[in-house]
Amino acid sequence: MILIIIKPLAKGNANMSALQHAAQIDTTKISARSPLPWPVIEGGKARTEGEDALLALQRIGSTLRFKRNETIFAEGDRSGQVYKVTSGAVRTCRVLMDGRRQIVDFFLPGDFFGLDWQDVHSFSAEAIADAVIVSYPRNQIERLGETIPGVQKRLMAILCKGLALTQDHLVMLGRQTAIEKLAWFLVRKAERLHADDRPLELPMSRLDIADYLGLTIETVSRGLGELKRHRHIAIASGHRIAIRNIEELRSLANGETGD
Amino acid sequence: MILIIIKPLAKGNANMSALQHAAQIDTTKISARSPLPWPVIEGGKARTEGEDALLALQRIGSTLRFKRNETIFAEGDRSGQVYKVTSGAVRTCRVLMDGRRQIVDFFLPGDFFGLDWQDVHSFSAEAIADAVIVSYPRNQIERLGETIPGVQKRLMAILCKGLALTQDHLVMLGRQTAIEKLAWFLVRKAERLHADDRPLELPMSRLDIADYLGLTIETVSRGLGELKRHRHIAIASGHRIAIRNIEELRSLANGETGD
DNA sequence: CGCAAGTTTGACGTACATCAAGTAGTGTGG
DNA sequence: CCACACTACTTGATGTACGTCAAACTTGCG
Repeated sequence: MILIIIKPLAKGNANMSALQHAAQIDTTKISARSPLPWPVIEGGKARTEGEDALLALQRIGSTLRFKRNETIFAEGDRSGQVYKVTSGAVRTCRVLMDGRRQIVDFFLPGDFFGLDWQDVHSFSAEAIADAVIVSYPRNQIERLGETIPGVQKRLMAILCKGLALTQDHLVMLGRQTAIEKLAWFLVRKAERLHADDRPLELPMSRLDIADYLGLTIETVSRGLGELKRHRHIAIASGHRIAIRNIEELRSLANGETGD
Repeated sequence: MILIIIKPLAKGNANMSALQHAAQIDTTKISARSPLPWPVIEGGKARTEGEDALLALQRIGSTLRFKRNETIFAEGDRSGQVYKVTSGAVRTCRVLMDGRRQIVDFFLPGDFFGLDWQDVHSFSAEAIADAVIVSYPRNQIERLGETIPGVQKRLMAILCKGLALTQDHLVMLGRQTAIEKLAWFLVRKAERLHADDRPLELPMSRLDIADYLGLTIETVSRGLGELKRHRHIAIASGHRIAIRNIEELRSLANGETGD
């Protein structure tokens, strides 16, 4: 049985994790393991293509397990694999000599990463929480792209989406205030994780959030406190944050200075 | 006659402009118009592919002219074209409601832009200086990708390069100081424009630089003054800046706090 | 339960923004 | 060729958002 996952297109700042579209060419365990709220439909026009791709992918993928904070690949490593998160969470980041760190992206179950297509990784990837990762040799993926119609195009789409998301990240880092950055982060995560109003389960620490937003832990903590005081969010406990007023957050995230 | 341009791979922070690799499938006017210092070789393995692609590209491209500060496309416009800078310079940026602006990238002669492959542009593109631009309908490019072997792969490479560069930009914006940002900018431009020690011709204004680096004009001006005082650069006049000590700049740019 | 790691809160410092002149380029018309 | 205006850039004085340092509090795991 083939399942095709289609993510509803978010208006404005799309939140779709960089490589997520790729979920369209696998999908077996996703619905079983991860809390994905996107509509899941069966078969359809892409059935045959999808089936071929799925079978081929299953054949070439190998499963890996990583513990919290374990490195999946390091900056400078020769890159030849594409990875997909099955469970847990992953961050990609770069660290400067004096310890300053910038997190480039977070990846949750269903997301692909390591699609750099460069000969050497310019970032490292680490498990945020204990994670199960499937890796696919790049040349095999390439071969798949040459033999199975549509795969190439799909890869392009994934990359373009990733580029667009990274550009959003850029604007946020360059021109938004601490509170706006936090609102942006929460909105992005809320749209990625679910549409309803249960608390978000954020696997990453305050430090991870800070290094993603170009802030410090203290500023993140104070900012979350501020948003909580204004009743835009509720902090259930540590990593569980509930969105109470997503529209207000959204307008903050879009720089509408809606103090 | 077919010319293949090969850019020497920069170590560490690559400087290749996002879409520059695409120069490999055109090239006619580049050597005549722009000061490209990269080795230019003829023919080679890709000759036939390149020739096909070149001819096809020439057939589908149309030339446009823009004056300084004129808009090429705006955020929200339906996107269906891919563009290449022939002469002049282009910036892509996003502006928040209250006027804050983030420049995402600069494009110089030979660079491609607008390869978003999304249905709507999430950024606007404007001419920094009077510019001549060639535009290609995207569906034609896509068709080219389907019929001519290697084009698809080339497009992928361009996108990946663009993604990597945007990620570099991200780290800089999130974690570097004003001086480091300026050093990073100068190094990137120096590597893009030429290897020798003539002054850089920077078409963009201080405001453009500020909005690219997430700073203000005043900070950019003070930073350049500082670098000049330390003899790392010399400011010939406004837009002409000479690099005097690129190694020092490079170590600043890499966050080695070499003050 | 107890400890270590993670998070919050407070007091204070600073890098960069903001506000405000002043100066140097650049183009236009006499 | 110079006077004029206009825009771009530089420089200085001051403000502030966020970083830094430090201590208390909370959380979660053995």
